Amino acid sequence: MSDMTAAQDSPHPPQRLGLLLAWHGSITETRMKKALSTAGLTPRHAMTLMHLEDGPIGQRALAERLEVDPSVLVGILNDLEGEGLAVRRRDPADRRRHNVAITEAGSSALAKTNAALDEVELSLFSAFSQQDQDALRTLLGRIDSNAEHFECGE
Amino acid sequence: MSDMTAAQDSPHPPQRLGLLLAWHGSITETRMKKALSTAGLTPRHAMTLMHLEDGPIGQRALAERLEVDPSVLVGILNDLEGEGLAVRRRDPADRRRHNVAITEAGSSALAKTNAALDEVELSLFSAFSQQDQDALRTLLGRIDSNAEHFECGE
DNA sequence: TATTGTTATACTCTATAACTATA
DNA sequence: TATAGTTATAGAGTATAACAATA
Repeated sequence: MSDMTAAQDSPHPPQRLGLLLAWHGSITETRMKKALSTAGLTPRHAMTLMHLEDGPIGQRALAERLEVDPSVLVGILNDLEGEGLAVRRRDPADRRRHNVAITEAGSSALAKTNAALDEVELSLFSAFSQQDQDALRTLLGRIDSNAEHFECGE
Repeated sequence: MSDMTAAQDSPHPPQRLGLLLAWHGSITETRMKKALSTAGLTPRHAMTLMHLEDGPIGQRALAERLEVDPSVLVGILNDLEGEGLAVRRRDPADRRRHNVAITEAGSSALAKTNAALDEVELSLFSAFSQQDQDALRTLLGRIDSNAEHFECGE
């Protein structure tokens, strides 16, 4: 179960606006994941490749951007490197550092996944006019501005 | 990492509308979870109590509503029963069945969690007028109607 | 034989800390 | 000593199947 947002296929969306948002977010995420796996990548691998598109980067910094532990990134990169989608190169300036770069094969794999994501979004928001999309984006953005209030917690 | 929606605290929301939706949904879910845990319950236990409010129910049916495996529900109910928030009673009509019911302590625990959820939603959507809330609800509902197209997948 | 609840097992994820090699 | 990357280990969560009691 996806915890608070269970029952994705059930016809019973939650009533609370917050849970409703989490629910639709979870459904969307699931759909996007499926699209990626169809394109041959896990979400993690895809997100990693996306970040690599900005240019070579050390594993530490990459792990921070992806919000994964460096030890987790090792496994992701092993996979990507094994499939020839990314490469690790020792940084001559600091031989401790591995600079990670996307390969041509990686770029073309990424292009495929982007196409798959486009398709999903097109379908998810097919009932949306451009105005609707903008409206949703704006509303979501207003939630975000509130996010700051909650850093502490437990 | 929450997979596709990593970096919740980072100031870098994704650009794609689909990923943006998943991202905000994930943030919201995280906040709601925190509120629940502050109220002393895990999301699972809280959701279970919420379903129990509709009246006693067999574990099979309850597991279906929660979209968890019956074997998982066993653990949840063991916890809830241990804390006196729910009880299992053999159904005299069919002695295989356990009818699960919420206790008074469970109801009051649930009331606390609902108050906590109210507070989070109030904060998350504090910049929202009633119209905005309705607009968001409507937009989200339009996504849902599209969901059917995607049952197959992989 | 089918069904309800339970237990057991294996598999994935995640979080933590120890380890190496460089600095 | 501190840092970059790696490895190892333990914990939570999930999925699956086997199981006992009852129908």
